[in-house]
Amino acid sequence: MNAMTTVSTEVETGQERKAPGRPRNVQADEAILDAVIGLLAEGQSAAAISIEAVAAKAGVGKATIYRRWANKEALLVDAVASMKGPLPVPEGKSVRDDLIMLITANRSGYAKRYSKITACLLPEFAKDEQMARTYQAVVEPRRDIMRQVLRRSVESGELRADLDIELTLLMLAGPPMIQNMLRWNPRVPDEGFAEALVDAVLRGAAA
Amino acid sequence: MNAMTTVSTEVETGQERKAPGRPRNVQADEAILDAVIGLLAEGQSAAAISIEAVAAKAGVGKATIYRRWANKEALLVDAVASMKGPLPVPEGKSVRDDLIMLITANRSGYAKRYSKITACLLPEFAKDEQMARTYQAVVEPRRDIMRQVLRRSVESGELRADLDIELTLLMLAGPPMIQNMLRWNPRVPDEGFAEALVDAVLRGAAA
Amino acid sequence: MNAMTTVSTEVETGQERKAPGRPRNVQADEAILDAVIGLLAEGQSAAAISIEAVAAKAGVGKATIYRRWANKEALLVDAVASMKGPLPVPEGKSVRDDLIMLITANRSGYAKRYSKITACLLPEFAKDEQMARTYQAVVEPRRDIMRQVLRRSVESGELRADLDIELTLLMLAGPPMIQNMLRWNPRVPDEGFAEALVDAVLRGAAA
Amino acid sequence: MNAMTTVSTEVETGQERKAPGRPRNVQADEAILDAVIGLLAEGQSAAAISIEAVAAKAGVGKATIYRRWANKEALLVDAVASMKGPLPVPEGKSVRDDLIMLITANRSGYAKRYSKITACLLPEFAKDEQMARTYQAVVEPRRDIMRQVLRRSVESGELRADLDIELTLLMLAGPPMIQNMLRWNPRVPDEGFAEALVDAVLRGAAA
DNA sequence: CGTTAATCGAGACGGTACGTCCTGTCTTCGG
DNA sequence: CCGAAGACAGGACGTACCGTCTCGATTAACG
Repeated sequence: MNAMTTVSTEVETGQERKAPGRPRNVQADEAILDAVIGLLAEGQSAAAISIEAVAAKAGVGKATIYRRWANKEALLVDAVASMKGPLPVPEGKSVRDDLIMLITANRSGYAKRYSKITACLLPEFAKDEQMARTYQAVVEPRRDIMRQVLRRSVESGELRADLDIELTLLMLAGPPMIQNMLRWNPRVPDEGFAEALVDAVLRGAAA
Repeated sequence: MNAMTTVSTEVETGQERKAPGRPRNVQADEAILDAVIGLLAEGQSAAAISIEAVAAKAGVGKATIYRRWANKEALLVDAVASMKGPLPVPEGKSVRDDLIMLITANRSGYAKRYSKITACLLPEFAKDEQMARTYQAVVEPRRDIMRQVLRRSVESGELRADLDIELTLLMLAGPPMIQNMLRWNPRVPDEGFAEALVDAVLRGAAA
Repeated sequence: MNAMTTVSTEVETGQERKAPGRPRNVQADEAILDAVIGLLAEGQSAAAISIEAVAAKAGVGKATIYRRWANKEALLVDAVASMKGPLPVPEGKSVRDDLIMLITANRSGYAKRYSKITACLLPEFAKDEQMARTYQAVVEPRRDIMRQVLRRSVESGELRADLDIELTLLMLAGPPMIQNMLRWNPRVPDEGFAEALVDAVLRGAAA
Repeated sequence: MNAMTTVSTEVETGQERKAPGRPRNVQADEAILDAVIGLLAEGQSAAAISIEAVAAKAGVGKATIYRRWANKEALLVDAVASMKGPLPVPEGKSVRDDLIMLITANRSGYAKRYSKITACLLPEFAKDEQMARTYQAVVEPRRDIMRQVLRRSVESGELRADLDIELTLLMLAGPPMIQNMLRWNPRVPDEGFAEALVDAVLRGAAA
């Protein structure tokens, strides 16, 4: 999380020291994040979101936002994080089906908006390591699910024992992203893309 | 190119009609593009570039910029385009070496900045089809080089005859992009990444 | 005047150098000053006037105001200056009547608002000499009229030859100001105040 | 005083009802007032004083201030009141010396800051009768001293029997205030001002 | 050679949003 | 109940850019 949680530490150390003063209104956090998501839903682009609009929609003062997030980007990152639906759970029947499901899961519903915003935030990651780390805290758990699917398949002998799992992860995550970027291009595959990708990757990864 | 070339038509119709009035200053075009690139070089992020700063650095009036490009993004796209060094020419000795070279070519010198800006412009592509097409005019020639390398290798029998070339293109272009995004992540491979990627792709693509 | 007239110098030096760029819109100056005065008329106190409200009422961008005045106070001073109605012209029949008229002139119509704002701006004068000088450019002409009335009466022998005219000016201008401040106080005289004051001053000033 | 003394009533009614709960910290009152005065001393203008700064400097919560004063202006009035040194006591040798002393007493030391703040608060008096009355409670005792000096002189035959004492008070208090406002103006008298003023007033007031 | 028309640098225009600051109120805890 | 602490909604501040516009001054080709 990126919120400037001056107050509570996530890892509690024995007897907790309560912060003095009026505690932050937890509903405000939700209202703000909801407002961001709402604006993204209505709205055109992530860049077009203004803090002032968020404050207005959330029924909140601007200061209440700036008290929690240092700037617009940090807020957007957290909004993205709050938006990522439940972690998808692979069924475990076959590597192929699991991977296809995991890839497809990123392209529908919440996850669709999620990847849209993700794209908008890339510039921030490129320049701000802190921001990048924050984002990774969001992404890594999802990457980990895929990692475990691969790891299990290696152990079960379904995939090559010397498979470079990290590289394979990138090979599964990268192409969909580019495919999305170039989706206007008629030469870029669309139908059955996920299946074809998984098949191609597995072809080089099979035991 | 995205420039609003009101003056010259690209498809010349026999005897050309010269536009009346003072012709545009060609040096201004260069000065503006150079200024953008200069600011990107000094500067932090592509989003932080302002037309006003560009105009100032180029020693040019704002109107002179807006006469040529419809908005900031269009200018950035053209700046990116002007910046992409010469198209890389594969040696043709082996698919593997050619692909590695093509992937690596995007990650050094000019091309490094190029991909940084590319990332900044993604949001624009996502929302504006016109912008996306403009950008593709820049990218497609480079993708085409890789496409031809693959095509030749299929014809020479080095790669499988039923290889999905478009999918393979994405598999070669996508992972490096993600790898760049997640470069802070210690788990993400770094050294020898291009070689490993090409090997993995070829393993599934070999005849 | 306090306006940051970077452009034109009031004292022209032979051949005038025209400022480059689009010239300032003179109507905007008026619209802004009118808006200030309008808000003062509607409004409660001079302190309650916000630049944003002025800009809105004048149909003008905030930058257009800040381009002309460095801050709110400077704007108010100029608004006061623009508001001071025509200089009152004494009839010249008798010192007494002239002075009574001049004192009373400050307490009606425009001048009433004028002195209200004046009071609001006092703190600024106290701290900022530049602001004070600006204000004096507004006040001094009016003081000068009274000064001339006194001077003429000294020359005509109606008043003492060794009269301290500057002191007398203060004795005529100061009491009305305090009387206005303390107007809630039942002990402070109200009716016939101007006449009584002039009589008292003349009693000590008569030849 | 303007303080909202909810707790203690000044006129005790037989058996006193002790307020329940924790009594107010009397040191806080002093600390707050001291903080205001301190900020005025350091600071530039009275308008620039913020409750937050006062609270911080006094080491006090904002609520503690608002529990005692309704708003910033009321606080400033009380600070002024607390600051006015002891009431000056005229020696009684001669009207002239007494009046000069009383006028001069307002222009040195504490009293100097006192008149500065007074100027800052004028706008409040103009708009808020309540505030004005509060302020008069501070000023009137001082005016009363001068009133008594004049009254005694009338009774002793030193001044005219039909002297308008209230008018004369204004004639003695108003000019110094204006003189202070216009102190940047080279034409406004400075040296020996108090003496000259008293002399001029007495000239018209003498028996 | 003068007219015409689009260019140039410069910078003002109406706006929008920024991130900071302060106001006056409210809400927690501990004394 | 008072105290310090500090969060809250609201709103103005002064700044920075946006994309458009309007200046006087160039700069060609057309007539």
